[in-house]
Amino acid sequence: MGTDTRTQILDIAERLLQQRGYNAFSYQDIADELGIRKASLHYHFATKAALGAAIAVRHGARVGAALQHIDGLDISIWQRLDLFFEPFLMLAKSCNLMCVGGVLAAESSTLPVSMQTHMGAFFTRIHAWLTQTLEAGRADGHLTFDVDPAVKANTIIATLEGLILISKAHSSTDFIDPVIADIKASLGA
Amino acid sequence: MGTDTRTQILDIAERLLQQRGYNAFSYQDIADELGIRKASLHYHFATKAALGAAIAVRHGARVGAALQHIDGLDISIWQRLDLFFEPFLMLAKSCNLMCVGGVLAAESSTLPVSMQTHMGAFFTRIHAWLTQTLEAGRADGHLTFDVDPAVKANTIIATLEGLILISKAHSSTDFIDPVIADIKASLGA
DNA sequence: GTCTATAAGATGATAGAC
DNA sequence: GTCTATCATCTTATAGAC
Repeated sequence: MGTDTRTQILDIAERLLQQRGYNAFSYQDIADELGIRKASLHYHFATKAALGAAIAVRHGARVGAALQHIDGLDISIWQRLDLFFEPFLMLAKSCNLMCVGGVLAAESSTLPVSMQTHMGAFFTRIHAWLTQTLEAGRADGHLTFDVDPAVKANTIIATLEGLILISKAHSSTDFIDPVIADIKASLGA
Repeated sequence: MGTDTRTQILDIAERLLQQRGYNAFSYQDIADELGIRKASLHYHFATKAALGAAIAVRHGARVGAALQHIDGLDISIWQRLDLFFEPFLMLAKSCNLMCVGGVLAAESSTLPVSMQTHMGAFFTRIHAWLTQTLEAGRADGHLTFDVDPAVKANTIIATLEGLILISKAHSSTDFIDPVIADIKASLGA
């Protein structure tokens, strides 16, 4: 693979972040997995805070691109929502990975300020996108719900984040699809 | 105050757990706050894993007692649900405290096995209680919803846990009450 | 029950050779 | 870019005096 070391470090660190949280992985863990010494990591990311911020930035950019991509597709509102739900579903069904945004929110008070800032921007962005998508879906008659679209967006994001969280507490994953169906039903499915 | 040291340690540790997570507080933090040396803490809790398990056990017992207490009251189903929602709402509005169950779920993979076990039992218990409460409410005609009560219970618990999570990402708490209203609307309010 | 003292290991981080 | 070597600090935990 021609992937550069910096990207490999980001990939490993991001996965460790999702598996354990920011406070429970170390440079040593990354070094072991990558097969280099931990001191070498500091050449690519001077501090752990810088590495954490880089993960948050990249994740934010990816999510932004994914939302833009959905906007560019000529598909139904329900397909749009399915594409939005998909990554949350995958994480919930994995049972051992947190959402990057969710884990940063959970550990928020212990994180470097720059990570907190990126985390806040991340949630602001997906909330804005979902609000606007729900609003458009209702305006053209495909969705039916009574509350403010901004409120419904918060309800849905909370439910998706919580779903990932409680998937770690349940031994089965059977409950996940029905909850998604329940969310869709609240939109008139 | 006549509170014994063991209880004081549990109280401080529980709050630190909610503020920072299990991996981001230390015996030193507790010792500083309590005004004794950290070595003394080991007299009360030999290991951090034992302390963590004790927090989980006490929390489970408290939640169990609270649910039993609600069951013993002669109140409406809506009042019952409000009492159930209340602690989640308080945590969400605090913006800097996680739910004990939620933080254990988020950090699950990094926790001592005994803590994982108690966390699982905790969620099983509140899910069973909410399922049964929703079922009874629908049977006597006060609640109206179409899905399996066990599914609706999962949707609600996920939404409440997610609400606490995303409250750390938003700068305002105004969105919380509307989401709760949205949950109630899904039950026929 | 709490103290002092100490251990053994991990952590993020730096200096300087190659 | 990666290495060895080292650092100061923090972590959980133990031994033994009071």
